[in-house]
Amino acid sequence: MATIYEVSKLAGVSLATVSRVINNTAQVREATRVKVEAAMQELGYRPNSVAQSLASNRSNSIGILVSELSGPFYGELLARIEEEFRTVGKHVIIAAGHSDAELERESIEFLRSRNCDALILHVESVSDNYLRGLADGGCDFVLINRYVRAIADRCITLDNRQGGYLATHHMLELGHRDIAYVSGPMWKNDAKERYAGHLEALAEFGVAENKTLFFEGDFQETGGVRGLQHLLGTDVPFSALVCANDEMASGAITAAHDIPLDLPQQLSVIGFDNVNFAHYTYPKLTTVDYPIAEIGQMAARWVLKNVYHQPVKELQDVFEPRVIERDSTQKI
Amino acid sequence: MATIYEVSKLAGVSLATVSRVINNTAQVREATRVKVEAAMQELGYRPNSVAQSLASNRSNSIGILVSELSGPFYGELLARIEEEFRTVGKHVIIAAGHSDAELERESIEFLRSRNCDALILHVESVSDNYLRGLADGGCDFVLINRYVRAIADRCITLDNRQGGYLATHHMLELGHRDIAYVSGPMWKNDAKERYAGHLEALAEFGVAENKTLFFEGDFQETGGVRGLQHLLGTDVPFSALVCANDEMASGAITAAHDIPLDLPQQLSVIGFDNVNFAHYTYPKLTTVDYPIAEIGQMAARWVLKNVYHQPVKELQDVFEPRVIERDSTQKI
DNA sequence: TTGTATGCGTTATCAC
DNA sequence: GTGATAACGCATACAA
Repeated sequence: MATIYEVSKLAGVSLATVSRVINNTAQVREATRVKVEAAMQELGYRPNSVAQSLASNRSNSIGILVSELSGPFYGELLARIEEEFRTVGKHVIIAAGHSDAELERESIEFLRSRNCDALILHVESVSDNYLRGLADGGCDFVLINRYVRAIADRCITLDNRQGGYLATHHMLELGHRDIAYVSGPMWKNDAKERYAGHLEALAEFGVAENKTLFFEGDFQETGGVRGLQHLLGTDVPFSALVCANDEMASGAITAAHDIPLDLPQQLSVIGFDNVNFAHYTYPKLTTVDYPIAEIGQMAARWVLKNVYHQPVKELQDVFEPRVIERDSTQKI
Repeated sequence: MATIYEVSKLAGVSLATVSRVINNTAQVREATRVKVEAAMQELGYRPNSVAQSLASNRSNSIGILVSELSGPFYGELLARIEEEFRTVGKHVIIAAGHSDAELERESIEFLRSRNCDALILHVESVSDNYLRGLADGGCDFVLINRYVRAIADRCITLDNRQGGYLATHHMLELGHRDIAYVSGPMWKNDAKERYAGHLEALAEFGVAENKTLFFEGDFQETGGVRGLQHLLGTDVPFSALVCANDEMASGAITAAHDIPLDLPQQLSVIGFDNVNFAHYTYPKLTTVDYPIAEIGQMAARWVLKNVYHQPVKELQDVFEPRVIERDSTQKI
């Protein structure tokens, strides 16, 4: 790779001048600019962004940390973030934290050491305190899908409690009263919140919680399968099933077909997230929309505004879920 | 962030010695190593990998370029690659090429300018010539899902033709003779190859190709929907539908339910890729397995071996597809 | 075993 | 406008 030095030699100017035309950072006489550009062209010069980064303490790259790289949820998030940055010449460095506290910390340190200008974090295991410390340490980052009071201005969240409320509320409005619930891992905040919303809806309709109709799954498909099987095994009747995410709902639907159970006649099922395979299920899954792509976009804009100081349209920090009614739920 | 210089001062040794204990690149007396480590600990020192990269011309990072960040296919690929590298302390920088030639080139240049030690490319639009030039230019990269003769030793592929053959062969063996085909964009190599395999199987069974039973889709769900609707509209009867990927198969299944058509009694459907939502469909989708995760793993190992010169288990460069029989196909 | 000195490719602060 | 020149944080020959 040609260096800036070779370009300067070929163009008969100094390093500094070449740097100026590259970065458009000062006035350069038109004639010399042309000379330099010709030289760059001829040598096929591309700036070495590592050196740029070291010298300028700016990398034009943003670190993204998500729990998983696979799965419909994170894929959409990443895609939107990348898109948003690509259009303004920034780039993303991606790492996975796998819901493991140490790995999350390590990945954050890695991204910082890569001189990322900012971080977009979707972390579940690291403590609030750690995040507060990060912020105090002068690290620019936004937090997705998590609320930490001390750094509320960098949190972009979905109202999970409200989502849980809406899901169960939907069932209640359809006339269901015996409602089973398959939760995510209760140590995860979103799982807890969604469940809280569920209870709130039940309370509002004066329905008592039946603890035997609760199953703690793993946010995976198998969790839904095991969940439905377990619930059916309790012999406590129920006409509706609320699942804390779409993967588990799909698992439950699959398990129901295997029984077989007629859906939605014998059992109404609702999911959460509205991931892109939700309409592959049969019947098509009614679910609660999680506007993950928009959240990603908003996170990107937060960075554009607060770190790169670019003018951006208004920022939104809390998103509201809503029920997407399809075919897996019906009146009792 | 503390620098190596501050560490050396605190530990009372030179820069070089600190560097040595960091990289374990030469013998250091135990006592001084301890001193240095204590100093690093105390300062919370983390090496600046940008500076490391500039100085050593090695970044311990691998650039990955895929067509899309979303979708089950690439997600699994990325996840496996990241995992494989993470365990050996390497990191990935990810970019999306969006099947656009210019964007692909740009992304490759970006990754190179980031001083990536190697690239793993899944590109569809850039020319063979360009890739050959890249290789000649001394860029270390592996090519996934594409075969370029001149650089055959860096290609890791699935035998798409064989996969297409197997899919249709499966239908033929079940007794189907009127077989419709929904293809991917024919400018894409894998779409072309899969279709070639389809024709080969037909020929083997002495079945003439019926061009009215061919539809060129877009590898997306909607392509499958439109495909089935179009094919049904031709009024040429068919009992089996071969789709060039699972997304389109899912779309076709959805469309079939809407008709409604009984699956698989009235129509057998087979997909291709075996993405993770294939068993969410109803009936569960019979498909051709594309071991994308293994291919990702192999690409990572190629890099480990050829670029980092680490000992790795044997490398495999061409993978064989196989039919995964589930519930969406049956004997006629 | 440890220290010194130089270079990696840029940016940025001075002068001119 | 333009050109020296000092950082940036680290690796690495070469000395000691």
